[in-house]
Amino acid sequence: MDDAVDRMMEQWRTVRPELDPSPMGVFGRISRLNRLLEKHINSYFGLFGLEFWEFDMLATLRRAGDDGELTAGALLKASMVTSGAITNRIDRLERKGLVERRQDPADRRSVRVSLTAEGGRLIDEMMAGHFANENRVLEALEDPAVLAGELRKLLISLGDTSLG
Amino acid sequence: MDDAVDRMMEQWRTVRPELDPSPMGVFGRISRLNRLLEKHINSYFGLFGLEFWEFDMLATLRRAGDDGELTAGALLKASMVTSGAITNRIDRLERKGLVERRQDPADRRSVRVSLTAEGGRLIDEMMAGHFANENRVLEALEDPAVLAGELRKLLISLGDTSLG
DNA sequence: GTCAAGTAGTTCAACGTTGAGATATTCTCC
DNA sequence: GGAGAATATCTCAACGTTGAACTACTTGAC
Repeated sequence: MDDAVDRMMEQWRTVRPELDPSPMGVFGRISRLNRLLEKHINSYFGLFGLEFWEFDMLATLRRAGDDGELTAGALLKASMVTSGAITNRIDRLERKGLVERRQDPADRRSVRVSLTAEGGRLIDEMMAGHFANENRVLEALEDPAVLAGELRKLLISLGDTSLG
Repeated sequence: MDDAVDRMMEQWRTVRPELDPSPMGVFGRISRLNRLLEKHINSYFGLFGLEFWEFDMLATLRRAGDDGELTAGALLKASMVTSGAITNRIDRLERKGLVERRQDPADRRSVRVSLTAEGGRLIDEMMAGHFANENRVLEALEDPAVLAGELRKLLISLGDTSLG
């Protein structure tokens, strides 16, 4: 069976037969999957009144361990958005009562962001369902580890080896 | 060797050992790859003075075949953005002289968008280099068709089987 | 033929991000 | 210990997207 990307590749073969469009088989699919999955997963977050990025920030804080606290800069690096956006996002989560800011006593330039009790409760409540939701999509694969392994090779070759 | 997603999964295993974070092995990686690849590929488009979305629209018109002409609505469906954004994007490509609008004689609600001579020349000039660029990233894999095949399974299970 | 419903595209206010500049603090080196 | 570079965060104007309302045209039912 063909998917939308197969059709695009076929179009290229027709109009530019001398080109080999096979890289689209990987990159076109990653792009489409990313958008479709984001939409799919979003509907789960909606049940808890959260946007994707809100879930992502709470989860980043939660898994950061210990006290579930990170600097604004660490959240910035983890998020792949720009500094202005992070300030804005922390603002909004703070207004919602899910995180709180406090000054780092050791470095007063730094702002430490942590989950509130409510924020911690919310993300803990969501995680199991979130992974279950993702696992349902993976049922289409015989062995998800094959896919995960190939994706890891690409990430490593692109240098994505650290969280910082 | 570990990548950034391995580290995130390890964090989860530490703070919530009862959860199985393995779905991140696929979904976390797709998300990160998507952003990294977009950045990587963008630097090639920059050489031609184009943004990613501009390349994407020109390529969509080019591979649409025949006369390289599509309605605004077809571009809309192909692009995964909203209607206001498409109007805006066609406007800007038109101002750059890369595409042109004309009214569909058969249905006067419809706008047909086509590549100008310059737009066609530009996209034809870019495609070979673009695929070569992507192929360089794929050198990290022994057989890209394995990855492409797994990704196709996911897309099909999510119903992404048509261009419309 | 006419009217209601449907479809194609545009407009525009609200909203979020970008990214450069501003502010405050810390580090480095003499 | 003081000057300048570096770092952490915030501010804000410019810009692009969203999505609902709008205009224009077409289709279908009677």
